[in-house]
Amino acid sequence: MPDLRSLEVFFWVAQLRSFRAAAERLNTTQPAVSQRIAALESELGVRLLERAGRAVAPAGAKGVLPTAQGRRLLDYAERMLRLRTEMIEAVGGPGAVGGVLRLGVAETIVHTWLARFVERAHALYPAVTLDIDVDVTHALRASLVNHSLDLAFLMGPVPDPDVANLALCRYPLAFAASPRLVLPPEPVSRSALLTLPIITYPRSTAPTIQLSAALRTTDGPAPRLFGSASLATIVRMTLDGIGVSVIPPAVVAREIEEGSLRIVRAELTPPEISFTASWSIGPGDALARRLAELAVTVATDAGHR
Amino acid sequence: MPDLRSLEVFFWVAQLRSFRAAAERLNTTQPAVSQRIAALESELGVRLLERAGRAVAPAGAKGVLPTAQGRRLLDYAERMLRLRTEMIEAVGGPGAVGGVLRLGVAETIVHTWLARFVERAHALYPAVTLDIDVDVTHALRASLVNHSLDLAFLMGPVPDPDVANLALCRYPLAFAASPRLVLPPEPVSRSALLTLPIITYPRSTAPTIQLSAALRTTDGPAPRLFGSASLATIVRMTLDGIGVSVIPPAVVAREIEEGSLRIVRAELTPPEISFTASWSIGPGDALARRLAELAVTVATDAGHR
DNA sequence: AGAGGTTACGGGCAGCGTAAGGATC
DNA sequence: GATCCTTACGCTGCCCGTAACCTCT
Repeated sequence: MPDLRSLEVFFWVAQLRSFRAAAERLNTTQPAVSQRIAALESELGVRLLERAGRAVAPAGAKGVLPTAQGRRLLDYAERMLRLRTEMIEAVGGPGAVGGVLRLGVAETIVHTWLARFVERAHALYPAVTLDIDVDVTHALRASLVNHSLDLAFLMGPVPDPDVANLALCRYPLAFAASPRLVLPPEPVSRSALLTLPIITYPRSTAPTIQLSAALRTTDGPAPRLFGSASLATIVRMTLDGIGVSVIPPAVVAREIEEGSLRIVRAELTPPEISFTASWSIGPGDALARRLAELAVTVATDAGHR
Repeated sequence: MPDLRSLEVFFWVAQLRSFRAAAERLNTTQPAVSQRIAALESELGVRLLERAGRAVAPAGAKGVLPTAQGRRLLDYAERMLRLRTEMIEAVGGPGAVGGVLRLGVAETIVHTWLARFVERAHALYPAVTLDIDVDVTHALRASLVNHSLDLAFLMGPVPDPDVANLALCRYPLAFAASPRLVLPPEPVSRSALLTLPIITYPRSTAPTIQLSAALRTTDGPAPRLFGSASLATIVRMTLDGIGVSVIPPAVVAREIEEGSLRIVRAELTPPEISFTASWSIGPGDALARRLAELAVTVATDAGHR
């Protein structure tokens, strides 16, 4: 009789179209996956996966593909796995929910309310282990779509059809500088801004692209943008008086309080950035959805709506 | 993570309200059941079954009873088990359906079309083992309601709310006798019948009760009924000329063909008996239902509608 | 005292990981 | 030859069965 573990293995092989990838996803070895699939096929007396290259599959298809029977099984497997997670929470309560949830977080969130989120998540789901990866949004997005993350707090919705998004929080950006930095009179004009080094997110990211477009003129000089993937580094450079930074004030609330940074008023209003909690839809997504909802609460409580 | 085996064990404990009975039902030992339930309760961090006597339960309640959480789990368990059996047949086809089905059969059926049924069932579900018990209807009914049979071919529908019934076949009863037996002129009158030993089903069964009522008069003698739980014995006694039997002619088709028995016309028409395929409703009932349907087909093909 | 559930302990086997073997590009 | 799945094999750990124990009526 097929058990849930076999169905879970089968599900991930079909989902990821690879035995190896499924093995990694499930923290096991590739032969173990092979064996389970073989056992399933033998128990059901049916071939479930068409292996490898173009032996049978049409040219475009990469990796293993489910057969017609495999697709049927996939549907059942998904339903049963979903039912199991639903059951565990319905009967045992949040405390019974276990396992590892891989969470990707954009650095901006780390500097605002991530700690509070982790704390509340642990209080609610004490048996869940959070594996946290901090990275830039585009890397998080890539990890999300290839299922190496279960949930991510990143910039903007992820358009992928099997990724769900929940609006999390929006941060106005503002110009910030060290009080030691000599600046033109405020509000700083656009042309004056063009003379200053502007320290902000990396060039290829959405807010920087918008900022650059707003600053750039046909005739004047190009803005001097210093991009950094590390928000901490941006803050460090700003504290050191290297230039004016464009960041969410919320990230440097403490520095402003201390007086080591100050908000610089300017003619130009920098763009806003908005974050979502995003997870890939699937039978195991119940926990991710719950934590996404929790994140919305935490972000709201923190005042970053 | 709870697996399907644990849910199956839990289901049967809850259903049968006993660890021991569940152990028997699942062909395992009682400690194994204890352990699985304990593991389940520990995994979910919740008490699922209220053990034993009147410690907590009100006086009337016998055996173990599910707690509120247990009832919730029971619902999920039922859905998941049902989904599994549905999945196995949908993906693997009938050949993938395995296990043991305990079938109870009334003797009348044995003497007509049981062999054909077994043959066709085996052809359709080669991996299924049929455990067949032949017994009288009322014993079969009792076994059915306490779940020691999965399916039974017996007389009349079983009124229990969680037993499903499918009409199988109806047999007219007739008077049969050895040609050597000296009989009154035909059609035999009711009063003449009262003088003869009538060999038939046991006293407490439906057809005999009806027959007895039809024969009995307020003033005349009581009918001389020879009841036997064994149909083969009834036939044997009839062949030996002990009396007239009331049985379905279909059962003695061969003897009539050979001339060792003959149908006796009488003033009185004996009752009809009707059979149903009956099974207890539950998550594992898919196979029973299929076999019940097959039995209807076989009975119809055999001409006993 | 007997029925029924729990605890304790030993053994068998499923399933995992390591390592070597094939197939396909 | 590189990549990916399969086969072979030894081992661990889970789960089952036996048996002794406990607790209620």
